[in-house]
Amino acid sequence: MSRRTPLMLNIAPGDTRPINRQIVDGVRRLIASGELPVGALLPSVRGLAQQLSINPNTVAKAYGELTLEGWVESRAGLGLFVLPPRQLLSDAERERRLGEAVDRFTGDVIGLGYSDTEVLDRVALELAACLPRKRA
Amino acid sequence: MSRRTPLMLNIAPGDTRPINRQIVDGVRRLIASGELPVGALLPSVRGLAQQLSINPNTVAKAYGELTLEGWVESRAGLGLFVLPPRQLLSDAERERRLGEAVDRFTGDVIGLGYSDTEVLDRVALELAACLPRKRA
DNA sequence: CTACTGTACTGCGTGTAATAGTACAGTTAG
DNA sequence: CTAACTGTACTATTACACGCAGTACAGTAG
Repeated sequence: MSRRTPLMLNIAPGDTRPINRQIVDGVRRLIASGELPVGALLPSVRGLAQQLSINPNTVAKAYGELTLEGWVESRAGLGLFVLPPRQLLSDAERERRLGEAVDRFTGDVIGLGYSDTEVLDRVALELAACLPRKRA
Repeated sequence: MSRRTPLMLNIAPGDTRPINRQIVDGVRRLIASGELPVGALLPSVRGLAQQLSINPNTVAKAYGELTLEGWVESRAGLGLFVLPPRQLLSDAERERRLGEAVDRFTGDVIGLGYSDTEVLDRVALELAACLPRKRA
């Protein structure tokens, strides 16, 4: 168990998000989708940095955020391991973030000329791969 | 017609987005929802700046972006007027932006502990106020 | 021992956001 | 005409985030 795999992650140069956030989002999605199961070992800071041709500090920053958010756990000298899912956010904070995400999303989509059903279908398709069908 | 109204807009200090983008998104939503009808006159640069207690340059920057995006039109010495909706983006660009928005949204929502239906319902509710029911 | 792990620093360069101040051309009310 | 408004275009400054580079340290494994 917990062999170190190359980790399917790529950094898009055209992406508007900073690199460290692309890593955080990418790893978060891999964990949520089960591609990185509980107990899995993440690539090393320096290894992933070399794989992506970026600075190790950038990876370390992303890893630090993932640790703070409770997605992974650091074991000294060994590496980062995927933790079982938990919830360290208050209900109010969760609600606030959902509202903000929805708000931002609608703002981004408005004016693109798509109908509401077109947008919803697209979102549903994307969510199906990452979220539980009914309730966690 | 086109009397200058105070414009229901508020800048959230907790919002992660920069102020100028909050303005752009806010005005864009007001136009899309019909709250700012075609031909309406936007608040003046200095007026809105004072109303929001921010720098006029910040408002001017937001207004400039709205003009470039084709939402409003500048009439010299008069102000900014809401234009009828049009589409100056290529299909490929529209698709790219939709994909990016969906991608970012799912990334933001993952890990909040909501089910896919909960998220979809919330998105549908928000879109209903701003987007056409079926097709533009 | 050596080679790896994450983490914590400092420093540097770049880019963006927001502020402040000034200036200019066009419009309108008086 | 003047005065007061409109958007727009600059310069300059401050602050902060991002990314890169280099170094250092404690823990773990072979």
